[in-house]
Amino acid sequence: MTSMRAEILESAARLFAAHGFRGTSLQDIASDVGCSKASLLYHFTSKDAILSELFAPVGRDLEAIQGKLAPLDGEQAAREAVAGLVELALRFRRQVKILLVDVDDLLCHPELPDVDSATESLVDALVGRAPEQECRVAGWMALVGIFLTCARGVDVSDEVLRVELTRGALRTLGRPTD
Amino acid sequence: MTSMRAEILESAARLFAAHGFRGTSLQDIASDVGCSKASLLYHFTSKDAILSELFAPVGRDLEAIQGKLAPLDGEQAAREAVAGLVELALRFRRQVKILLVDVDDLLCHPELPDVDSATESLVDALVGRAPEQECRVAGWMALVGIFLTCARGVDVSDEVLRVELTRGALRTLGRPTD
DNA sequence: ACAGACTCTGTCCGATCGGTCAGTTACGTT
DNA sequence: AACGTAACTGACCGATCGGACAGAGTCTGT
Repeated sequence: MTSMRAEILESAARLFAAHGFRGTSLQDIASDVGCSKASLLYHFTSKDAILSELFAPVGRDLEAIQGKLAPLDGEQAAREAVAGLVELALRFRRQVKILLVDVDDLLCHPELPDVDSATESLVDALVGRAPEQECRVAGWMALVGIFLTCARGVDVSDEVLRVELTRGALRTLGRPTD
Repeated sequence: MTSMRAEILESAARLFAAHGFRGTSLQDIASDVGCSKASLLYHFTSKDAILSELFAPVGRDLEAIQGKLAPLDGEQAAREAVAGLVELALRFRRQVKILLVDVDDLLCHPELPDVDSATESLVDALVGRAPEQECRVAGWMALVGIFLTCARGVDVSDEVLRVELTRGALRTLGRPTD
């Protein structure tokens, strides 16, 4: 018998990925787990806390990747970042899927600064601190190019994951600025 | 003085793009327009109807693009689709931004079959009716490759749009299948 | 047997959601 | 001035949301 917390996280992960954070209610999770809604709030202080916990390992790894990029130049940093992100993605398949699937929710959800700021810092580390959005987009486009190149010849499930990952990167910067 | 319907659509478009469909309440739109919430529902039968109307022209164009692809082979169809999608994107910047920003909402929102089915058909036309998700992903990956190639040498704002568009394509297929 | 901690739930709460409706205002026509 | 219609609104509705809380059930050490 697995622990209750783990079951909740597993159900929440699946439901968040399928319907988004906003589109998943506590009752949905409770029904999926097979317990009461109140039980969720016994194990986790809030709905946000469930999401936070799902993202925690991803956030830590993003920070670790970012740390490695500091001394590198642009192109090299991009390649290193791709390698790191792919490794991260393969290690935390489900969490990363949520991370990317749920970017819309996250962006409307500033209460999760750990992952958000980590991603932000990663972008800065990759393309520099140039304030212009254009520069950052160009940097990400280059990254995505490398990313797509690396993706060839990989088994399909990994490729799907890479698509998701690429999408997340694009998503972060494609967002309208107004 | 512009018409009330146009003002509502404009506000809704901006807010949907910024916060998503789910993240935007009727009261939010009403406040932005400067009228009452009830007034929105006088001009539109429902919140969904506002979204539907925003998507209507995009849906029609997607169908038109799809129609052109039928007699073409894979590679040629992909190039044609990219051209069509870019043209579409540039013509309906705002609507397309919403389309792409809001894909998460749409996928949890089967009440908008016109756009959804049009996109679906477009995918089928591009990569064939192969039932395997892998095949479709591979097709889209190829499309994205062409897409990124085409995107070089374009002014930045257009490029941002292309990033958004690419993201939407990736998004559609990257979605987990469970 | 008892106490205390842990786990879980039924029930309630205030807030907010999309949507309805009766009624008021504004305005062109006669 | 009187009327009809379109535009608009305040008040309200049922449903659902995240969350609070007291209490019941279960387990373990003494």
